[in-house]
Amino acid sequence: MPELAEVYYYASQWDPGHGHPITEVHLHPQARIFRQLPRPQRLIEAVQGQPFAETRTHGKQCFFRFGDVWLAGHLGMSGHLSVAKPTKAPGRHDHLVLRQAARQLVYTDPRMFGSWYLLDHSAMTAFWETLPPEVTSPRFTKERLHRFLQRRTRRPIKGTLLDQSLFPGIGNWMADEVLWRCHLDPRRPAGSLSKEETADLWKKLRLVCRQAMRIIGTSWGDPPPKTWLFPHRWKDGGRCPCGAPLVRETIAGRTTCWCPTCQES
DNA sequence: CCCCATGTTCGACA
DNA sequence: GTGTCGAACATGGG
Repeated sequence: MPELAEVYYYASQWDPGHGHPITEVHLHPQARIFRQLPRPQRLIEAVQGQPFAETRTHGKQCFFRFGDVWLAGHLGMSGHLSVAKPTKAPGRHDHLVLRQAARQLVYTDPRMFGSWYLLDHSAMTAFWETLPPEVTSPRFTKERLHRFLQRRTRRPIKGTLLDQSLFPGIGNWMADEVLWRCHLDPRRPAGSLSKEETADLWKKLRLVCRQAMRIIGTSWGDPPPKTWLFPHRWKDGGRCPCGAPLVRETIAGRTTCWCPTCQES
C-alpha cells in the first residue's frame, strides 16, 4: 500500500500512544513479517514495560522507540497501522499488537510482505547515517541525481525512480506522477535525459514529495487535487486532464500509467 | 477459473 | 563488481 506520505500517515496513527508504557505484546512468531527477526520473542522482551517515546520515518521505513530500543518496520504492499480499543480481539491479519492501558497499537498485513526488526538505541545514530538522503533533503542535489541517471544507461526512467537507494519513499504512483509532470515518457532510458530534463526531474521530484507529505501525510481524507495525475489513474478509461485517454502498460515490471500526448518521447 | 494489486529480494545473465 | 530483468513471496478483490 504505502509510499512516502502514506507511510508517514500510518506511522502517525500510533501517536496517541506516545508517553505510555507497553503492558503486553501479542504477535504471531511464525508470521513472515518477522523474517528479519530470528527470535521474535526478543521483541516482547525488549518492548514490554517500556514507554513509547518517539516516532520517525525515512522513505517507506518507520521507526518507533520504546525506551532504549527502536522497533523498525516496513509496511510492504499491504501493511497498515491503526489504534484499537484495549479490549478488541486481534484480527486474522493483525500480526503485531502492542497493548497499552488505554489502547492497542496494531499492525495489520494480509500479504505479509512487510518486515519488522529491532535496533539498539546506541546503534541508531550510525544506522541513520547510512540511509540515503531523502528527496526533499539538501543532500539530494541535482548533481547527485545526474550521476545516478548516467549510470542507469539502459534502465527505463520509470524503473529507476523506484530504486529506494536513490529515491527513498518513491513508489509506483509517485513515480508516474513525477514523470507525468515532467512530460517524460516512462520508457525513456534514465541515461538519455538531457541536462535540462534532469534539472526539471529534480524539481518535480521534490515538489511531488513535498505536496504529497502536505496533503496526504497529514489528512488523508482530503480529495487529491484534480491537477494531479493521481485521481485519474485508477479507473479503466481514465483521462488525462488534457483530455487524452491514459495508457496503462507494464514497464520495468510494474503497471505504469501515462498520457501518450503529454509524455511523448 | 482468470487477472490484478501503492514492494522488495534473489538468482541468472550480459 | 555493475547493471538489468523476471520470478517469487501470500492474500484478497474484481
